[in-house]
Amino acid sequence: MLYADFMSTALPPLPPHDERAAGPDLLQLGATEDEPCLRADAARNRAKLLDAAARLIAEHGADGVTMEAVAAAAQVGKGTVFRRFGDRTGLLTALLDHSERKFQAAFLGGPPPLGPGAPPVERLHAFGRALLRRTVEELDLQLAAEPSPDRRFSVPARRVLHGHIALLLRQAVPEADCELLAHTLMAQLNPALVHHLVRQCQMPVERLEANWTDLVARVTKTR
Amino acid sequence: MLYADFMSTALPPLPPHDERAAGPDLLQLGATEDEPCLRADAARNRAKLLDAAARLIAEHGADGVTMEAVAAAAQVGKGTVFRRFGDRTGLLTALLDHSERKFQAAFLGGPPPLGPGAPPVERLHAFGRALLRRTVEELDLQLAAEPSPDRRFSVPARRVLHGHIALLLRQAVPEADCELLAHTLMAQLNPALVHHLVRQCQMPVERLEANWTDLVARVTKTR
DNA sequence: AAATTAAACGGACCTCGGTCCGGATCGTAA
DNA sequence: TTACGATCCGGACCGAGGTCCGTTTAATTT
Repeated sequence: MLYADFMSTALPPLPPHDERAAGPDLLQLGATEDEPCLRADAARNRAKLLDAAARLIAEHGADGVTMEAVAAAAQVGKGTVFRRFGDRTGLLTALLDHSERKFQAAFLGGPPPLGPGAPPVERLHAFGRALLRRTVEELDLQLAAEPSPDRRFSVPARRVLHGHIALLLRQAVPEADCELLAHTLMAQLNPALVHHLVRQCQMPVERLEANWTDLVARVTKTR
Repeated sequence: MLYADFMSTALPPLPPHDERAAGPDLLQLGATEDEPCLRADAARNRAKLLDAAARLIAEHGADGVTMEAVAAAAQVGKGTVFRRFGDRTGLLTALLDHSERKFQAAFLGGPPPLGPGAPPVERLHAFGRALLRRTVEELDLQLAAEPSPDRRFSVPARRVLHGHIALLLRQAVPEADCELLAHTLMAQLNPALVHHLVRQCQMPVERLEANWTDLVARVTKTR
């Protein structure tokens, strides 16, 4: 089987924005960088907007990224921002897209132990370490880009990660409810939690990694 | 040890609103129903506001609970609402307070297996079932009351639940990182996740309960 | 009872996310 | 090259959360 069924669960269809549309719902890994078929001006503005947003975030942090400010910085109307990215979350998500794709490529086709080739439990360990590190790296953006509660688990990127974990779990502990166990593991990497533990509680990342390792071990232990 | 150290971890102090102030940070279980020392008019308005909010929520769902609407329905100025509850989340949280206290009382001092007297693992099982059921019951409100990412894990109610799980875990698996494991278990009961699984994926609650049971078993198994 | 003061009140005001629609622009077909 | 339709643009507009501050009112002191 391939990754075609990650998205198969029936869900209330989201309104078709330009971003996150995802077409026939395979991976979002098709085009490496360019979007489907944007009109020239649209594409130009999109680039300008992403650029402006990145600049703003670098200067004033994630909170400084006002939709109006982004529009102004990109010398573009406010409506254009929303037309292109749907909402604030969409814009911020788009900013994360690059690293997202890189990460997906790494665990889908990269070298072991993250990529295929290593035994599933090994891959799980590597996956947690890698994703945890990435989350910490771009924590502010991740926090700011958090979708509203009722979309949070339906976002394509999230489903891909979840699906991947579930797949590995199925190989390691077929008798378990891997679908749900995957959610359990994902929760460990939740940006809000990481923020709380690392920033607010000053917990070293190593402890989170250790806990991931331990949890994977406990969960994949067949009884 | 008692529950006095659940709140002991150093955290950036939240601005002192009337609600969630929590004073010297024991449990929020002190006064059963009345607030510290509100002026007569303030107390009256508080009651009117909560009443109005509950009415609005019953009529128009959680989305219909506009701060302005609540103020109007309570025949009170908008500023009063914010003075009393800090922000929207505060108001919604206050609405949940009653069942929260009931639940706390149940696992802190109620009959086993939820309350003290049963072996820790038993109590964990009961805890999950009970909290899961409560979450499903008031799901809409729970979703609407979700705090912003950087407060989510610092909210008193949440810390109490987390602390309780951690305590039980410490009794069952002293060698584990119970602090973090408690977060893992809590994640299972996250309203957003429950919403996703039960509402959007139509998953029966029994499956969530089964998964909780299974997870507790896996996690508390000493190696 | 009058004075005093800390607390509460209320609503004008601000910001920001999100919508809308008349007008400008791009790609295409003739 | 021109004409046409689909797409896009832009900024006025709206609603809701949150702030501010002059005014009112409840408790306390004299």
